[in-house]
Amino acid sequence: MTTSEALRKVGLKATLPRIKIFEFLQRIEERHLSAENIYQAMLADHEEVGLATIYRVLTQFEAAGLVIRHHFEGDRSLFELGTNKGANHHDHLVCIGCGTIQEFFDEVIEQTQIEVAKRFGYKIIDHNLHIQGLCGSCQEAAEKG
Amino acid sequence: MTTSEALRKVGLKATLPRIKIFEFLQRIEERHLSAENIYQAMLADHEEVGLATIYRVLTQFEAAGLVIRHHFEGDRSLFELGTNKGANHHDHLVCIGCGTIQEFFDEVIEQTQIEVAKRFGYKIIDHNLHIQGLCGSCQEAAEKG
DNA sequence: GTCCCTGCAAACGTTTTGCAGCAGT
DNA sequence: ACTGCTGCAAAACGTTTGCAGGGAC
Repeated sequence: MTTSEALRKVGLKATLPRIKIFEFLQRIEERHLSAENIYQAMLADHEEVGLATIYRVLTQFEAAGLVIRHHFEGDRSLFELGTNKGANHHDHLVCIGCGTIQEFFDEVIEQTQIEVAKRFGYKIIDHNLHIQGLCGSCQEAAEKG
Repeated sequence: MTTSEALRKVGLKATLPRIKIFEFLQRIEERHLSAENIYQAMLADHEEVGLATIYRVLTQFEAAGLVIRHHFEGDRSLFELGTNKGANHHDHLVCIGCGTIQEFFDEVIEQTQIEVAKRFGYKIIDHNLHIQGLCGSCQEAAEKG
């Protein structure tokens, strides 16, 4: 499936900026990026798209389920390419030392959340679990320093 | 323990604005408030404290473990009085219909998180789990409307 | 040709900061 | 008295929006 087809499939016109952004997100290694990160990285990659457009497009991608928006720190959003509509769901383990983000999935946690929501009469729609910790390297660094 | 003593105990000078804010947080019913909420509610309560001071004081309270900062929506922080240093920890179930926040605690989720962190070699420091859903009333409203 | 999209710059809401005066110890 | 705090107003930050021109269908 071409990028244009993928975009039309979710109801978005296949415009040049949208194609560029979508393909860019697929080829970069870092999976969790802010709008500004994307803007700068695309510039460096000789792909010029206005910052406002990046925000608009990411918001549309989010609504279409192509991308997930995270609020790990609260002062800015990070965007992650999400393989459409809740498939491949995972949670995040964030290192507060170096910022590394480890993705994980745990069936027990998933099931227990559903049960908790039921316990309070809520219909669960989504959830975010962010565990903050220190990764192996940062623990060593902390012990030395 | 007086408010002044409580503040000094965590290393903060017992100034009038800090005392007012701390006591205010203890007496209001709503436990999750933005800085602006607190500012407005205190004004209505004839307790005048500058908004900038509220931000500064809440940040200090957070560092001291008196308060927890949440990023439920990402566009502003909500603050909650937290009975010092992780005691009474709980997670949140947020209704995306009416904004109601239900607090909960689940031992299975807590333990499993610790295990997950260990699995990836992380030393867990904190975590936030936000489940978004529809509360009972909002489900009914959705069915009717 | 139509409508939706983009880029720019300006606006926005939240949060932070510089500074002069004031309060707690 | 000394230090650190407060209030104000202005700045900073990430993000959104109005508008005129341009591109997709």
